[in-house]
This record gives sequence, structure tokens and C-alpha cells, in this order.
Amino acid sequence: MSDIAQLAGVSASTVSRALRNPEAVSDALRAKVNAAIEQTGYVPNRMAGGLAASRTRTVGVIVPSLINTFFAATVEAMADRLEPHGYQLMVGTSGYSPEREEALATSFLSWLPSAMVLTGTHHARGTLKRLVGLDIPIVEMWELGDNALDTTIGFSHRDVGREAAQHLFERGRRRIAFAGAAIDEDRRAWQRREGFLDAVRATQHQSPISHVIPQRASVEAGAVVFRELLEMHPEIDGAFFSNDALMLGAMFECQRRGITVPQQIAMIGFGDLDYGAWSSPRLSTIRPPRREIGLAVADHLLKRFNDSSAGGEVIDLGFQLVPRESS
Amino acid sequence: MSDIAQLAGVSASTVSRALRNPEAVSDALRAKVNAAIEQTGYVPNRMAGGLAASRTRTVGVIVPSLINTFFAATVEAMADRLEPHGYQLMVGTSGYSPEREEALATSFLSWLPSAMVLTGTHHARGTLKRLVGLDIPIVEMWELGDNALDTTIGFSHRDVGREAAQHLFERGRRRIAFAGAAIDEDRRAWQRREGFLDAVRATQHQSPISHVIPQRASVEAGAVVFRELLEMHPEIDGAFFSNDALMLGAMFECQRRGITVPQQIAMIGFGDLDYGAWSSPRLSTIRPPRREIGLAVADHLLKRFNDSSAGGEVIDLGFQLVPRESS
DNA sequence: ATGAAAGCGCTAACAT
DNA sequence: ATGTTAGCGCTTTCAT
Repeated sequence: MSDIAQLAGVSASTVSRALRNPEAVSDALRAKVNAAIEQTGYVPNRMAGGLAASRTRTVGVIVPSLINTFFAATVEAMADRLEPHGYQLMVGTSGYSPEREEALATSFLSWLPSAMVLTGTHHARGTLKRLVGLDIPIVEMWELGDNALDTTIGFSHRDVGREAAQHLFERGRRRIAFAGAAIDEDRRAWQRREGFLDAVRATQHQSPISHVIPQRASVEAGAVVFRELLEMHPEIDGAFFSNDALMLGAMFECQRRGITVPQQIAMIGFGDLDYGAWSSPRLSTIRPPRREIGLAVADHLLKRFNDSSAGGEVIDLGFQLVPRESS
Repeated sequence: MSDIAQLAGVSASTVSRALRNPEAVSDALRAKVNAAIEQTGYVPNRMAGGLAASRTRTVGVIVPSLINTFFAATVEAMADRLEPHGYQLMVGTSGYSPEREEALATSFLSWLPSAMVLTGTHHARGTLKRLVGLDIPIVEMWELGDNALDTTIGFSHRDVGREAAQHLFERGRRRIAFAGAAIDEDRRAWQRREGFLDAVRATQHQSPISHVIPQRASVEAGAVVFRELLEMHPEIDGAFFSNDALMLGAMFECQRRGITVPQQIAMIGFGDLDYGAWSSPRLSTIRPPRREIGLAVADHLLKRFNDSSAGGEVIDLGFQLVPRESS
């Protein structure tokens, strides 16, 4: 930076200002500084800057998984919006483990981030302890919570389950079931199930059908859970899958067995993964605001960085029922 | 850190050593230091450490996309292996654009990373200029290259294309075609096509069939490219898709049109995405070493961090033909 | 609007 | 094996 200062004939402080706070520098000097930066290809040392400012233009983001395209889409959108403003994402995956989340959060804080973004509203006690009292924005996303740390941006998974049940009823189905995978570790999938079962109870006054397997959601798991479900409840005429991958596996299973969809069994899933729109039959689903969450988080943070007074919001982005041929 | 030092009754240097280089500190003092750290919940400030050492335990990784599960799997594996050793990944997505890759690389270098990992062996001139001469390991992955920057870890996409063609010939197919999407921006897809066409030319001495659409690979794109391919070449009895998503879209299109797979048309793809093993028919594919690449990169870097003399390797991880019902 | 000066919290020679 | 010391390259008061 002192090289740049010398080249531009100014002091290092002016170079720093021209970079961090351009309006505070006169047009003439700013032009000189920018020319010198251009000429030399100077890139500031973020360590020095971070140390001096005791804050870096970094946002720590923890998601359960990146292989799950839900979160990959959210992270990409967030990065797309934040990078033009000079903020870098530090991304970590917790594998749905609160302990790993805590370890990651601790590790991220050593980077002096400008904000932290977590998935969901349920965290280990140690995570909470580390996070409260920090004077940076904390965002919990993909889920709506009452006793949130700071700001929550997402939608109601209970409502997703309720709407799925209602949709199947509207399609004339009377024996409908929930099929899920690994809902013990995925609180949001668990909430979708709760909403679904609530709606069934409220409408039919009979105990709702639900089958869940312990393994993680996948196309294979979908075939397994559906096969078991049919064995236990051959009478069902509709099903809500906690996830589109499960539904696809079930649909393949139907093709193999000659079960017609939706005639014999109507299906709806969650996620709107891209194959659902092009399969045969096309799969009904509920679309979560994947990219929208990332963009909303980024916009919220950008606002907070400029106006530290805000915070503590609950932003409900909703979701979209996408009825297609399978229901 | 000086608090810890005081608490443990040692100097700050000893605390620093106990953290960075534990063997250099006596057991007694190390225990005291660790106890003090435990007690206070001390987390070192990475900015200060990075500034002093002019290097951070950070690895910059640039992939085309995270929504593409190929790279998400590689990144997750790399992080899994590197994190226990105290290295943090900084991940960026280039969207297949060399210019964005260059911008990301520049930005990452300001974090003083211990290593940089790029996807592919083709980069903007500016990227190369920035990277050569740095005394950190540079790894190019997912592709094998001759004039690599430093170390390359991946496999031959040309060989993938060749094996796909050979496989279709072995299955008795004679009029086989390549179907691809956006191969202009995806050099690896382009290489798979080249390998395929080479093999066809070598075996049949006739001009090979290939159809490519400009849009990005997706299930939808698969239906589109396959429909157009059939219109132009109704005589084909086998196809290699540059990507499993395309193949799935084509399979759905066949189901809609009543074309039987593999009887009328044999299909093989690339990627081994999870639905291929459970669809009906199950989809033949070529499996790239997704996680293996991430692990191999991590292991290579760990080796290099301890022994800076190494480097310049070419590590071919190969790939696996997975014949299933569609061919 | 600009410059001078004092650190930010560590690491790594160097000395012991 | 441990302590002393001198920065690392910026940001940010403070003074002008």
C-alpha cells in the first residue's frame, strides 16, 4: 500500500480511504490512486486490513450439505449478490450435526466475519453461547423461528405439509400417507410431516398414515420407503414425500410394478428438483424459494452493514405449490 | 493470547508454539497452555496469525458450479480431509467463465492461502500470470494436462468418450451418436465428445453423428437434444450423452414416445448421478472419481505442506464404466 | 480533505 | 525448551 501511496504521491491513509471510503477522498487524488492500483495490479492484504479493522468482509455460512442442491442454490445466490460488494463467503457443511455446526461456527469466528448465516433455528448450546453478544448480524435461514438469535429468513415447513395434504384431498384422495427419510436429523422434514399429519387429522378424524426410514433421502431410499409403505398399507391412494428424490424413487418403483400414477396412487413431493418437470408422468411438488432465500439473506446483510440499528426481523418467503401430472 | 500466556504462566511465544508446533513445547507447559485455552474458550485471531506468518491455513478452491453435484462432492470430500488438519476452504464458483475465475483467484490470493485449487487446465492469461511464481502449491483438478501450472489430479475425458463408444459397439450398436449440451463452455464435455468421435471414426471409417445444443446440461436439455437428434438421425440405435442429466431427460422422452430402451436405442451417460441406478430401466454410465479427486487433492496438499520440495505431479485417478440396463 | 502515528494480535528469528 | 523482540500491512483516531 505504501508503494501505491508513493506512486500516487499521497499518504497510505489516503490510499486506504480511497479503497474503503471513496467519497472521503477528492476526485483528483482518488483518480491518481486508482491509476496506481491499476498500473501495479495491487491487491490489498486482507489479513492486515482485517487485523487493523478487527473485522473482515467475510460472511460465514453453515449449511447441512452442498450435495443437496437446495442449499447449493441458496449459497450460490448469496455469493452472487454479496461478491460485487466485496464480501467473501466462507462456506462450511455440518452434515446435519449440531456438534459439527458448533465446531464450524467457532472456527469461522476466528476469521472475524462481518456476519454469520446458519441453517435452521435449532443449534447446540455452545453455538448459541458463542454467537449471542457478538455485535454482528446473525441470520438463521430456511426455517422460521420464534425465539431466533437475530433474524430469520425462510418459510413454514408445517404449512408445506398442510398444503400437500390439502392438495391430495382436493384431488379426491382419501387414504393418503406421508413417506419420509431420516426425519430425525432433518428438523425441517420433520415439520413437513407434522403439518401433513395435522391436516389429515383435522380433515378425517382418523389416525394418519406415516412411514419413515432411518437412512438419508435419496432416489434409492424413495424406492425402499415406498415399497415398505405399500406392504403395510396397500389401500393408500395418495402420498406426500418429504423430498422429490424420494418421490422419484417411488415413481420408478411404480413403473417397475405397473402401478399407474396418478390413477392408482397420486404423488406430491417437496423441492422441485429439475427432473420432476420432465419425467413421465411429470411430478407434482412444492417449490421452496431456494435462490430467493440466498438473495434475501444477502440483501438483509447488506442493509445491516450500512445501518447497524436494524435486526431481529422474521422474513417469510413462502413457497409454491406446483401441481403437475403425478397428482 | 497474552491472557492465555499469563494464565499458564508462560510467554506468548510458548502459547503460539503450543498451538502451531506442539512437539516443540514440553509436555508440562503444553498441558498448562491447553488447560488455559480450555478454560477461557480462547480462539486465536487468524488475521493476526496470517499477517505475522504471511500465510493462512486456507485453501482457495474454484469450481464451475456447486449446483452441479460433481463438484459439490469433490469440495465436500476435500473439506472433510483438510479441516481436521486446521485448513479452511474458501470456495468460489466461476460459472464456467474464465474471467470470473480470474477475479476469484485474485480475490482469494488476498487471503494469503496456503494453496490454490482450480478446476480444469484452461485458464485466462491473467489467472496464470497471478499464479505462477507464487511459492504455494497449485492444483488443477478434474482434467489431466500436459503443460500444467504445477500438479494435476483427475482423469482423461477423451478416454471416457472412447470407452463409451467402444461399449456401445460391444453391445452390437452400429449407428451411434453423441448428444451434448453447452460443450463450448465445458471443455471436459468437449473432450468426451472428441474421444467418442475419434473412436467412431477409427472403428467405422464413416463420419460420426453428433448433436449439441447451446443451453446448459439439464434433464430438460436432454429431452430437447434427444428429440432433435432423432429428427435428424432417426436411424440411430445407440447414444452417448455427455452427462447423466441429459440421458435421464432422453429416457423420459423415450417413455413418452414409446421408444424402448435399450432395445430400440441403447444409452450411456457420464456422471453416475444417483437416480441412474434406480430408474427403470437403470441407466448405464461412466462414473468419475468425484470424492476421490477431493481426497487426492487434499492428501497431495497435506504432503506438500510438510515437504515443500515435491510438486509438478500428474495423478490419473481413472474412471469406471458402469454398465446397467439402458445399454 | 489529507497526513502522522499508534496499534490490531499474532509469528518467527534470535538469544539464552 | 523457553523468552525477548521486531515486525507483518493495513485502519483509524487525531491533528491539521
